Amino acid sequence: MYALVDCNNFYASCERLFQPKLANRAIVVLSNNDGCAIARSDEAKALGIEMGTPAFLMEDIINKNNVAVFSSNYTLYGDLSDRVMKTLARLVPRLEVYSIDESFLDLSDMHYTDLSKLGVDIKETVRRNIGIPVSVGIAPTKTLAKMANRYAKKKYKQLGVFYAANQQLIDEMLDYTEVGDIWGIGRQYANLLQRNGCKTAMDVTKLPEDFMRTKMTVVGQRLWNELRGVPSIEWEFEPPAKKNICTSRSFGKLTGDISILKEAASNYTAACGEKLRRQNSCAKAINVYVTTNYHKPDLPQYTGSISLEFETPTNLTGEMISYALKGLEIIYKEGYLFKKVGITVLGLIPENQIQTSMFDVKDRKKEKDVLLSMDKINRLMGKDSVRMASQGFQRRYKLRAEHLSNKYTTNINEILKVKN
DNA sequence: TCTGGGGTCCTAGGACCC
DNA sequence: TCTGGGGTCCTAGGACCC
Repeated sequence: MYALVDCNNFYASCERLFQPKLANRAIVVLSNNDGCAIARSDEAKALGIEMGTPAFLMEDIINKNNVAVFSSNYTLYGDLSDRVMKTLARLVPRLEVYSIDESFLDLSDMHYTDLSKLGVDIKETVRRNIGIPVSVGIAPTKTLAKMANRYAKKKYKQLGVFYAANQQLIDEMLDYTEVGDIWGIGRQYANLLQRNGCKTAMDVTKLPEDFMRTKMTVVGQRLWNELRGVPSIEWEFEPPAKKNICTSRSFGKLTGDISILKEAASNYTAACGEKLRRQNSCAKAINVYVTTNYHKPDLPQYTGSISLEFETPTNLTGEMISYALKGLEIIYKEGYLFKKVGITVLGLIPENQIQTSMFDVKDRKKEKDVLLSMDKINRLMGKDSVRMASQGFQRRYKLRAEHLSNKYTTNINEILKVKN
């Protein structure tokens, strides 16, 4: 049996945790650059604010309804996520952290007479220990557990738990869930299924297996099995090492200045380097990507991208930056205003497996030691306390974040004060 | 003024090998 | 109508997730 524990409106709940006066107020959390809504409290959802709504389209609703607005504060959300996951880990033998706000719990060895009671225990423990509200769905497969979680939120809001204990309850849930709301069904597949007469998840279970296999590949076949109660998605108790790592941001302001693009590219490359070293990987290649603002069709549009292979797989920031800047110079074109630069490092392999080129003259060990010290300092003293020269100091491409809350749990200077 | 960022998996098709 | 057969590796593109 699987449980899916999902934090309710996670980012909004994190903000509310440190500002209890927001208890019944509508809260919206914005994406990077304060661009669009990525989390909403129930009250904000009730006002009709949709996921992904651009900030400038919400201004009226926000002002009229006294909505509390936040820039995203990933340091805070990441730390609270860790605390929630650690709490869950103490309650069950094994769990799979699926995303920043969700975990699958393995209940196969739990000896509860009624698993819904366990669900309530989980929910109350997290609420009590961390203060974040969660919902729990329990069912015989991952896909059904996801569905049960959603069903709990829709139909058993107060309890916040749904245990699909028998086929009758599973059927009830399958009948209720529309195809587009099934985990693994996006817009394209939802259209396909609707065109073929499926309205609900129940309808999908009645399609021929062969249809799922041929029209939706093995992904569809797995899904079909999962909906019919046959577990077909593996556990991933240990997070696998990443195969690609990407750092990209949109600019607060469009720019055609290559020196600003270079500064941004250097910084994003440095961020990729740090992530590589943290998982003890080296990259075989690096991709640089630039794009103009496609939301402005009246401006000339251009997207450029290039991949360069390293002489030797690397995670050394300086070396990576030199390739990134070389790539940027190749794809850069004058006469355009750029919105975004992205760096992806590809073909990641374990650090201890690299074969150095016979022409390699670098003292990799020494450089790496320096970088590891830099990483440590940056973690302790705050991001980018120490950096490479090409990263610049001005941050001319700075993002916008006008509604940022404190890093209450990770920075002693930003801790909550009870009284001044 | 203003529309996020970071990932994964699967398949088809081409290059290349013996 | 026929063009060998069987295999691997890589990449691009499309689908999905939070």
